[in-house]
Amino acid sequence: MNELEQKCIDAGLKMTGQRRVILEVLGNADDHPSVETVYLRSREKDTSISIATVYRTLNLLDQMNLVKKHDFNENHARFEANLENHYHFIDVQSGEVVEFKDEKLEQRLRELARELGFELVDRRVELYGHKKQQGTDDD
Amino acid sequence: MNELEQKCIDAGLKMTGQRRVILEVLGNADDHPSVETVYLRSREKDTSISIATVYRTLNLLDQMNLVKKHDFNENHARFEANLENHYHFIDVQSGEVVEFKDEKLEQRLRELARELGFELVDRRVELYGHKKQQGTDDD
DNA sequence: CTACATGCAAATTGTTTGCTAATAA
DNA sequence: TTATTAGCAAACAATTTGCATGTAG
Repeated sequence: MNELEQKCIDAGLKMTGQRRVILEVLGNADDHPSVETVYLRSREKDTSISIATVYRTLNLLDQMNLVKKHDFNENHARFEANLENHYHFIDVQSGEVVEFKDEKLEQRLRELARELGFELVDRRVELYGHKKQQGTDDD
Repeated sequence: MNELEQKCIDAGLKMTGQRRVILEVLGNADDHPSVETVYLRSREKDTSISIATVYRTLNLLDQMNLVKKHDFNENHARFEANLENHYHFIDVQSGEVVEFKDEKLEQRLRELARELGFELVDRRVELYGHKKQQGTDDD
């Protein structure tokens, strides 16, 4: 059983077959799948899953802060189970999303929040651009 | 004639009455109006404007990089004519959006882009939180 | 004149929800 | 046993589009 599943059980959620599959898909993903993608990947393991359940589950997990919902300027949301603070480079040509962390940046953001008298509950840093050298592309 | 209007003419767009009104609304806005809001403000000056035209015009301006389209985790887009690099604090309680600039932050972002071999075409920094002290709220 | 822009209503897309049946605890 | 969850299809909300008409250049 993966980490997410344990957290859901701890939170008192009923562990249905569908949820188990969705949580496994999320736990295994190293990208930022859309609802549609989570749905398709889940279907490969259990054909009975409906997209309504995927929506409900992802929204539930997002509210519980067990996954993070993203909007990379597309017309659909994306999700990821990586909860550590990190940021994203989005290649505007290939759609590739690259994660990165940076302590200096993180520190400056906290500083700015303090200066402006804000209690920080979330942050979002996205850099859009394209690779300077030639490179492979995938997400 | 405002700056936006001039830029549109320079770009070879036909300057219709509807566009003139929409551009004026955008030029005067010091907030981040949604399509609906731009539509309503425009209607006050010209009842004949349809929301389809507002959508088409805003999308066009966005593509031409004359306005910036935002998504502050709501269910609709927002727009602003302020093209200078700046960032946003979003008060998750009141919905208030506060703009800020920061050279240190800007510099760090450029550095990171360079380190990762990215040509930067756009950036997005949003801090979500709430005011620590009591304050007024509006957008 | 003519290519571009508008209004209207219908279509699309991503997402949510009401309802009944199924099921985890 | 019973509150929670799932599936299905209908409902929604934001946005886009086809088409006939209008108009800036």
